[in-house]
Amino acid sequence: MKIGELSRQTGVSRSALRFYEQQRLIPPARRRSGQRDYEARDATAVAVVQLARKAGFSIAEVRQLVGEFGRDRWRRLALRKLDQVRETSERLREMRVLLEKLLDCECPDLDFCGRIIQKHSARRGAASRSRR
Amino acid sequence: MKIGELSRQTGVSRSALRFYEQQRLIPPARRRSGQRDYEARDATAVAVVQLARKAGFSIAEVRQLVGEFGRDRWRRLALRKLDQVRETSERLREMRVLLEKLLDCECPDLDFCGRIIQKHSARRGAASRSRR
DNA sequence: GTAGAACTTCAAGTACACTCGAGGTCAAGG
DNA sequence: CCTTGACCTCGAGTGTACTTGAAGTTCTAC
Repeated sequence: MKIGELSRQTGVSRSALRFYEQQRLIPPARRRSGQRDYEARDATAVAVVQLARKAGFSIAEVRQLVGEFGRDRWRRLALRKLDQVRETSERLREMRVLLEKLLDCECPDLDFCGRIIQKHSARRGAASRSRR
Repeated sequence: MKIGELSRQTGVSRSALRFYEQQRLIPPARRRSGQRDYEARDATAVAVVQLARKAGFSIAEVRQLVGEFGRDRWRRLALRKLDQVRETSERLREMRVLLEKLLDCECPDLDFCGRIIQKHSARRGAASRSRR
């Protein structure tokens, strides 16, 4: 399978696939007279990268995640990521609640409506300070 | 309240606050002899922006969301965003499941483990193609 | 009234994640 | 054989979201 086919199968552009290889997010493809030659399993690797990217992992994070699989460092990393994913989920839930409230209410401006969310986020304001 | 105080209260840097104003994500602050003078309500506006950003909204999206509040266009936009938030939540859930499975299993390499997720994402693969 | 912190604008710089273009190679059909 | 389209590398370009720095002004405390 050549790069165009893998691109079609995964929905990842050719240039992005080359970029992922260069960044070591996916294993370097075998070459047949210079051209990349992929197998079905490579689509799996790309799918993992895609999922991680969509879940908000940076290139560097994905590299660590796929590059050090199974080892102790990996477990620690994965556990940390799991926490981050849970936290991002929580923030998304808040945003969903905010949007639903805003769609529901009849306030004339966001300043007033916004108090809904501030009251909410104030509860854990100082606690969640100094992230990132 | 001057910009430094608002920055402290919200956890958003001074330069980012100026940037947000310039990008019209927050209302332009009243000036007292050239310097920005904020009120408590402005912290609300910043909180809304922060939440939206953390939920994955781009600057342009936040601008639309806060700039056209209440109008018809706004409702349509907000409903679309709500869908996006739900979808992102779903992807995060998948990533969480993947991480939990990987942490649980004893596969020697990610290629094998990855089949778990590919089997999963294949179910809705072609359907969710051509997003973005 | 003067030091120094905090503020101002504006332009330029940075990090990330790709994307594009030039210039060239390879493979399949007519 | 030759065209056409997909591929190659490599360096430069793009968009996003800020950050930093220069050069100057204002506020606060002594």
